[in-house]
Amino acid sequence: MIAAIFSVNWAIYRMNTLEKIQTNLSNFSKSERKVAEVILTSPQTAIHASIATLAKMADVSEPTVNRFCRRLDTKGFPDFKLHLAQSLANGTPYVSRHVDEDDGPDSYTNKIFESSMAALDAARQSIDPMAINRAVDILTQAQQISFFGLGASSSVAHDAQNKFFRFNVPVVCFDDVLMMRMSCINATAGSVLVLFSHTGRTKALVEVARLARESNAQVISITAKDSPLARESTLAVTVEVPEDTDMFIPMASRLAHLTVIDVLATGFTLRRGPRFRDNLKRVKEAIRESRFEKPANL
Amino acid sequence: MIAAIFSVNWAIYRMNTLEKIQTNLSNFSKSERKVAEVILTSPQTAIHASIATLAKMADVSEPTVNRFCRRLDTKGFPDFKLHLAQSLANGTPYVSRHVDEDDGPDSYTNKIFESSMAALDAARQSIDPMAINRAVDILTQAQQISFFGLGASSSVAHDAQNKFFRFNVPVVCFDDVLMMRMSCINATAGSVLVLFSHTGRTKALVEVARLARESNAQVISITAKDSPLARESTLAVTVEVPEDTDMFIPMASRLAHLTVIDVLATGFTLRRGPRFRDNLKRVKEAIRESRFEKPANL
DNA sequence: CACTTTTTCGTAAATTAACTACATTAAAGA
DNA sequence: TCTTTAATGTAGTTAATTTACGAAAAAGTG
Repeated sequence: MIAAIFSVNWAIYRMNTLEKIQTNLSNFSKSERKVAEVILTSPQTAIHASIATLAKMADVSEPTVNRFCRRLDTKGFPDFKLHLAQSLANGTPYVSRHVDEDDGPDSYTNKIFESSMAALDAARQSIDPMAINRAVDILTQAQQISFFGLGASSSVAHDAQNKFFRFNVPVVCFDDVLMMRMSCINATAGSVLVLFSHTGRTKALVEVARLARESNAQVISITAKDSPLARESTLAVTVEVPEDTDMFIPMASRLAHLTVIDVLATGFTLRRGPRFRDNLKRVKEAIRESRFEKPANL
Repeated sequence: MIAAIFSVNWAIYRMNTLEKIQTNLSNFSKSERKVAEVILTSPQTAIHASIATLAKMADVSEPTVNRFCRRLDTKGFPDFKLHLAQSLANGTPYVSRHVDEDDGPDSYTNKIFESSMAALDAARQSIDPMAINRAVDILTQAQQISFFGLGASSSVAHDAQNKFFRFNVPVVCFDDVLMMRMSCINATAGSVLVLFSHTGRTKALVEVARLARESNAQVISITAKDSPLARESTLAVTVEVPEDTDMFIPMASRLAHLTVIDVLATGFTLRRGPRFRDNLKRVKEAIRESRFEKPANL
């Protein structure tokens, strides 16, 4: 049995022309189906061909090709090619994005990269920029920022620490529940905690959020919408990621959370103004001597 | 002064038609520049217009438009429209993906997500699937896997550890040079080290790679092409990421490296066969009781 | 089963768009 | 100022797409 071991439901966010052809295959007439099959087998050829060449390839007449295009809600053949070209540009030559048992390295590499990109696209659309803005507000006013994450999210927290450390802000990062709890007890009104959790259902982390709020600290969570963690936070930046349901390891959510960190960091530097960014330059220069010089001609 | 504070150099990995027009603006003749400006201001209109309409909009003759298309290495006007359509499809309605001083939360959120997606796309195209395949070969035969990363790459190494730990393989992870060096001394022929470095020029890490090889360990590096680290490794999985040159923090490279981890992990599970994936299921079930139950209707 | 109706499909003509060749104009250099 | 070269437009040619119509096939109907 060949099982799809991880899948991303692409249909959720984009009804690509190529897919449209695939799904409507049964609704087409006999001749139109011939056209559809020629296009599906070599879409790259199709977009560069004239209506005459395509008709000959499908062994139908030119008007049939034209009617086929119109049936797909396009103005005509040139317009159809435009739509098709856009589908292809998105790097989805496959209709299905499942990784299968018998996929080769080339195939699964592409599929995973494409799934990741798709997940980021979905995440982007689900994020509320106003939440980002409020989060930046809170972060800029923080006296100390703590980043917390457990399991797969611990690396996300580490990354956030690394980033904000360069901003010359007091930062800490914990991936250990006991340390988190201790840290919460000592938190003050000027403390800001940023908690990362894909599900927002990790009991220990929700408890940490509650503890922190009892110490009057601000709690920002980067997590799922309507989750217990989101409810327990001062501000929830909710991210919807189409996580691969069959795979047993979270993949796409980390990427989305890391990108949210980048967005927050960007908002942070913008808020602080140009003078502040000189700091970053100095930090970067400080690491330079630990590196091998890059050849000048590159 | 409104400065672009971080930019992604798109030109490196994709000469997007829209950018090509933008950058070559000065090389065009007077009339051609008129055409360029019309296209840049409303590319969406341009792809649906005929050569006659476009000529009228730019207030030039039709052959001028045609010559303009040819100058951009296309076969003619229809071919040009195809290329332009593909540029637009990649989610780049803007010509520039720079974050500006005066960008609002909505704007910079979108720009950063799009840059990240673009970076993943570039990375995907630059990766050699055969290198991935060899890396999977080496990893599946490892007696022990060590993940090393310094600075911004340390969170990448942590993530890799988290992922491979679930595979029930002996894994360690260090983000500290001294520990890395000690670990290298004790390495054996069955040891596999995976080193992450965006630049591949961090002196300490290159030295670690050399030490490990002296102990007959296998060294896989996820890094830049033709870098000192790549040369010092048994196998280099090279990833080209268009890193933002003006920003002082690496952003896109982590995402690309994390995705490479996902790809390697996928290859690993595929190689191990379906029976092996039961392990993953059990690991996942083991964490379940630490979570709040999700409502059934969701 | 014959006949009607509807759908499908192709031929040929018409229209539209794109391209080429050439002439004219503008710009640059001598 | 004249010559040369590059740039642009006009008009004509060619190619491509679309429309109109009619034949054939399929699906109903008495």
